[in-house]
Amino acid sequence: MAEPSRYEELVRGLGVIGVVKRSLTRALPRDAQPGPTAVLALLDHHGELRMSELADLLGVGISVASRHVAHAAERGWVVRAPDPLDGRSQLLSLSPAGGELLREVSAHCGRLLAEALHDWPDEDLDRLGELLDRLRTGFDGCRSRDRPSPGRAATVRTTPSP
Amino acid sequence: MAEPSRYEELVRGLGVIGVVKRSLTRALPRDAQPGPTAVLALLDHHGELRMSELADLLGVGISVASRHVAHAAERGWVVRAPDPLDGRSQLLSLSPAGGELLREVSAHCGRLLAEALHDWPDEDLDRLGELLDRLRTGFDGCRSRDRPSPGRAATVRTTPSP
DNA sequence: TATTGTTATACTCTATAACTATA
DNA sequence: TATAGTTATAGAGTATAACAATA
Repeated sequence: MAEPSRYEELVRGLGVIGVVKRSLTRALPRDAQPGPTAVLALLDHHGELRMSELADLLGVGISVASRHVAHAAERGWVVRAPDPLDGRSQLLSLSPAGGELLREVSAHCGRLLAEALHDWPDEDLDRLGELLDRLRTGFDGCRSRDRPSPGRAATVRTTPSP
Repeated sequence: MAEPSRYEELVRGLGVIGVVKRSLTRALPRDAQPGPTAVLALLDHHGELRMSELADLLGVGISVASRHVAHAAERGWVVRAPDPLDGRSQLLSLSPAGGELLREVSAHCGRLLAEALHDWPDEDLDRLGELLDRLRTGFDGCRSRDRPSPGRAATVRTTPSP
């Protein structure tokens, strides 16, 4: 493992990502908010998902995921189907309209990124994408191992002292 | 320049960073909110700054920066000094208490990152940090070239028709 | 009784706009 | 008149907690 300062340097680098994220967010169409759009991207990438799976992938509580999905469903971007295996649950999937919107947004943000990074070699673009993916993967393991996802922590017993 | 799909792939990767950012944010001490903490990090890294410079580095409008600075100043983390060159402006700097808090937060987030990425080779950690820095730099140029920062667009005249 | 989702409430972040003080 | 910064207001994201329906 590397010395601590190396990770702290990386913390700074991640903070700096906020600037980029805000730029891309501001460029989103009026109705396509960041949260619901992230839902579309995940459904496109992973296919049919249950609400709890989606919340896990977003790294938020189910209540937050539920809000985003409701927003997307109201606009016809996401379809909710009953889960044949569990009556309490639903299977979420991307509608054609949702797929179309996602492609538009993705293309638009891609153009902004292309404009900002036009002088980057392909190799660096690929490498950054790959490292970001691995970063998320590393955090997934960490989270589910030690820390409960938010929004369900209330279920943890209060464990009154004996 | 690379083909569009390469950039769109990167857009997805950036979206995925949200998960990591939320994890780190949740780990922050109760009073150290993400916005004000980002202010501390920038003042530590760049030294004395004016409000407008800070807002630029954060990629937000001056009003937003002002709020974060007010929060930090109330708690004694940031010191405001009059700018000798311009009576309207102020010079912001990190107080000793602010520096201490920043080191704590940075160390804590660093540990979380170290835990999640303990199996990464040093080379990859360095490379990711470097690419993230370059990403921000690329976006800086783009923003100031084409798009005004938010919060000052209001100055644009309404241009009533003659 | 435990689990899946939904909804209500509260807090933070951000943008817009109106305002004050200085240049 | 233009610029630096503050503040009020509104909209979005997220967490907590209470709730409904199903297992």
